[in-house]
Amino acid sequence: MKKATLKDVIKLAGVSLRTGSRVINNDPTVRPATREKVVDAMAKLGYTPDVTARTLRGAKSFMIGVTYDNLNAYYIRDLLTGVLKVCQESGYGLQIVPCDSGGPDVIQKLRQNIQYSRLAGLVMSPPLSEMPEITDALLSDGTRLALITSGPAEDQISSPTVFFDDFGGAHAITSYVISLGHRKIGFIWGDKSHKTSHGRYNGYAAALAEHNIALDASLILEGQYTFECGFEKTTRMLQANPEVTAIFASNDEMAAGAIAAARNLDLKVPDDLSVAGFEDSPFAKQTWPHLTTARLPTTEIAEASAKMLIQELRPNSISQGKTFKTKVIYSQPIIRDSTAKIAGSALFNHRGRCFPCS
Amino acid sequence: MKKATLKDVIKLAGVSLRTGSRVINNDPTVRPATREKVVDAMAKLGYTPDVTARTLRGAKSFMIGVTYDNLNAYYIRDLLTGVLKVCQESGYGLQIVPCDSGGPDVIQKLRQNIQYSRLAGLVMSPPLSEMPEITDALLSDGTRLALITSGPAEDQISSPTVFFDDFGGAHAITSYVISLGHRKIGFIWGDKSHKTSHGRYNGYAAALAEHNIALDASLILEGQYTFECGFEKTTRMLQANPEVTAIFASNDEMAAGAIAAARNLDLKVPDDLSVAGFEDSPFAKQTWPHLTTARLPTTEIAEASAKMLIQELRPNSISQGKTFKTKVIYSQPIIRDSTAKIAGSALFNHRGRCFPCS
DNA sequence: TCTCAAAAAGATAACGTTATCTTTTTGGTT
DNA sequence: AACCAAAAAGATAACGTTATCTTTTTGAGA
Repeated sequence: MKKATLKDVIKLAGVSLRTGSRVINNDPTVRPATREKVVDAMAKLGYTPDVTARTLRGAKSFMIGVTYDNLNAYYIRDLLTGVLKVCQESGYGLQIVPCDSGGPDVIQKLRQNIQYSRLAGLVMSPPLSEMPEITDALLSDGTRLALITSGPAEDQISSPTVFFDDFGGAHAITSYVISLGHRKIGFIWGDKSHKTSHGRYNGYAAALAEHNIALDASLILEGQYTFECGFEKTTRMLQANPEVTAIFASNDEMAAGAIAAARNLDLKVPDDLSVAGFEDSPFAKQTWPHLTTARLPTTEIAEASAKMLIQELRPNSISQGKTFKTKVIYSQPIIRDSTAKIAGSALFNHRGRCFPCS
Repeated sequence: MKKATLKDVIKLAGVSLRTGSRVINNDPTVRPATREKVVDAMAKLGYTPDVTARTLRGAKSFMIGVTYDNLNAYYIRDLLTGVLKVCQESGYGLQIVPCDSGGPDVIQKLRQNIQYSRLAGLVMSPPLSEMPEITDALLSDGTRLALITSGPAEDQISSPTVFFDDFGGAHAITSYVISLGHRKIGFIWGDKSHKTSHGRYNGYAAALAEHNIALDASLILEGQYTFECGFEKTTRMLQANPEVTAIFASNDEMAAGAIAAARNLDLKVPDDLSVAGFEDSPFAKQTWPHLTTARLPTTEIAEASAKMLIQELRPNSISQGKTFKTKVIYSQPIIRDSTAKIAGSALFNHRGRCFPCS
């Protein structure tokens, strides 16, 4: 059986094509009695409007895209989950727009993909959302964006934006670690080209400053957001600075690497070394002990962002001018077992401790 | 500046609309000289055909979908990476089709999403690809599918299919563990409702049988493909059966949980307990020691599957009848450090060993 | 040179909606 | 009852392609 079209519906309802269209689009100028006739006919025929035709003729489109250029599998999964949920609720399709932020012609390729599929808008996450040359180019094409980016919230924004609070989370975690008595607290940077990383570092530095603990360059190592990096940098730091009693890694994956490194050096976490991460990704519960971390609710962030985008796409919001919605998602510290009060024995060089037999 | 349409192109090239369309579609009946005129005009105007219009009028569509109902973040990431790569190469858009295989009206919702977006086809992965009631329903609507599923390869297939070799991988891993001298080898099932899980179990059982090792029901526990489950089941098994010297978990995430459980019980891996996983996901290198596992190249599988789907969509392949492409992806064992030769001491009850001081 | 089938190209309608413009209906006022 | 502005509904073209059908061109053979 062929799919019912609007023509079939209006024939059954006894109205004009235009009125049928009005009903689909919830036009308030349709009288309730008329609307009911049409709605009944639609139900009877199992009619669903054809998005392709609506997109071709109309000014609107019913598909948004999501880009990511991020290898963190948990992040991708949660991002998609959040955006997808909103899409389902609001009848939009979701297309994945591939993007390699470092590759050649990023902008050109993005543009092409957007135009090609007539995407109504795009949810962009870091690092893409933090590259003005890219966002500005897309905006100047008339593409609506919703950005997910590291805070603090700014006034001058070009699109609806969800800010997440790296600074606050890192500050809270670092303060907590200090409160446990730690003073020699190592920090491992995430990718320095991500704004996110700077927020986390600044939170760490600010907490130390508030407690009059001087920054020690030898306790601060640059890195990437990977397990391997967390492992390597932690190993290097512990070997170079046996007096370190705690490490704050810029995400959970790195923190998991840090725990593995500690174990590899026969240090017990948290007895000999406290470790904290950031994100509260599943990694946090897959280490042993479980990670103390700062929660970054990716799915929630993605949902908020997609909602803003779709709201922005509603025709009435076009005329609102240059004011965009903003939302700040705060980062909550989650205390688990990878951090502990500094032990007296830990004040001594680790090398001097009692090792397991064999 | 407005986007160039085919009308602009043909005006510049001095040909008819139909001929312009023929050039877009690589119709061989266009003379080279004519084609060149059109191609030049397209280049000059920066013309790209409008997918929406092509989809509305034509019988084809230029978008495929991918469904998953699987919480394994690495799997999702790699699946999308593979499918996306093929889509880019062949000019298809990729849409995510949400699906909750256990929810109500799965079929109806899938159908609606597919029809709604006029998807040309769908890449389906387990467990959806293994539910005939779903695949048959979609096929009867005329939707083309490419299935990813657990082998062995079957003759009676309804769609192009990529089979991955759970049995072979599990057999190889188990055989390897046996070759290290282990005889009491525990097995932790993945989700029993996935075909995948049965292939892995059967590989385990077959390898034991070949070495005349009787199946011991107390060494075989049911589970789910999660870290937490790997942790719990391993804990339970080691407590109930101290004589276990090796555990084969149905995926890497569970194996990571198994390693954590062993450590929690103060058992050393691989000295006191060998652990093997399945998948060679990043988990395998994020445990300490790294996991011995069987490699399942998800990205490659996804690519193969998407290629088959898109090939199937070519008009000439419509008439080929009921023969579909098939591909088997074998699973290679990867030997790392979580497995070792059985130690003499391990023949004794773990409880009797020398524990770390403190 | 002529014929004619095959090859190449063109004319026009159609896909399923929405935009624009026009006509009809409604109901409050005089 | 007549009037009229506002509300409701209709007629028709258009979005940018491809499908169908028709016409023109080509070139091999008689």
